[in-house]
Amino acid sequence: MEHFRARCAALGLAYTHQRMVIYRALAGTDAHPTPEAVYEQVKREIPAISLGTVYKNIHTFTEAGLLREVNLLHESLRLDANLGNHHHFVCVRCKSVTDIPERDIGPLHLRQPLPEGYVLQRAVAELLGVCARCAGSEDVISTASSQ
Amino acid sequence: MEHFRARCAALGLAYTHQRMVIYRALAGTDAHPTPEAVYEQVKREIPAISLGTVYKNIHTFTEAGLLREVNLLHESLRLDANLGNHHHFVCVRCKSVTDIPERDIGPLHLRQPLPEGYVLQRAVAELLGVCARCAGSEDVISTASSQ
DNA sequence: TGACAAAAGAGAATTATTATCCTTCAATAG
DNA sequence: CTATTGAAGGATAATAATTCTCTTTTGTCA
Repeated sequence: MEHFRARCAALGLAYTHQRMVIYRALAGTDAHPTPEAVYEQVKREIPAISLGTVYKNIHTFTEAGLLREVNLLHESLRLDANLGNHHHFVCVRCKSVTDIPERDIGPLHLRQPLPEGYVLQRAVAELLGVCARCAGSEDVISTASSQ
Repeated sequence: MEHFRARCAALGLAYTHQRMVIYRALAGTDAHPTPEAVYEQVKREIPAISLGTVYKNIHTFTEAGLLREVNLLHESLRLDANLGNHHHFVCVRCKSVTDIPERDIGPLHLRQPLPEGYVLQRAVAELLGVCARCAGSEDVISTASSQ
């Protein structure tokens, strides 16, 4: 955290107070906040900050690899009428979802119990990568291995 | 599929032509479409259908258990500054995300290769259920087991 | 068949996100 | 240490996805 300035420099990003506070808000929690929640948090320290700045820096940080999106498919609801057990492969480029039969990975099972009070209903694997169509059309190998 | 009318009756839902076509569009694909894509598909057969009708029925079907959302967290972007390997527990009620250490499930590994041309970058488990806070506040057991 | 509740259609409203435009600031050279 | 310049921030408009509201139509059941 104290090295945020150095990390920015290494990534070719300008260091700004806003960026430091935004990143600190994110790195200081495991609550997987929304941009709005980050904004509320940061506003305590920088009341004049703009929501647009928060969004812009979230994108910048994500592209730089400082952050990850929990939900790659958040842009729009995606539906599945297949109620059988199966896993999903999500293409990080085109956001297509490909079914992976459960037997290809197997059912997921917990080696340790969930935290006290948690009730598990279902477990699925989410495989992230590049689908054949996107991979076929470009320099994917380098991108994939640089991740 | 031919039994859609009967399934509606069993679920206490009125059978309408719109519902049948919407459900058929969803059950007939493994492409995990968006509501918009369903709308476009259904419009070919029912040009006068309203997008609102598609949304309403998607909700109705989801509540009835005929459909599932692929992405429970689609309402808004959620961020994670923890770049280490770990899994996620998502509460279906409050949409909170709780980190699950990788060792509690283990790394996911494929028993079968992905379809030709697919490039895997990362794999995470998504556990779905009810968090302690939500479970503590209500009749969760019945809801959970009825799923 | 008739009554009533539920569903459909149309379009307004809301929410999340992105884009635009102008001002300010961080990085670097001198 | 200051001037220059391109990147970043702030304000706000625009867009996209989704939900809501209201009126009309249609299933369901007596």
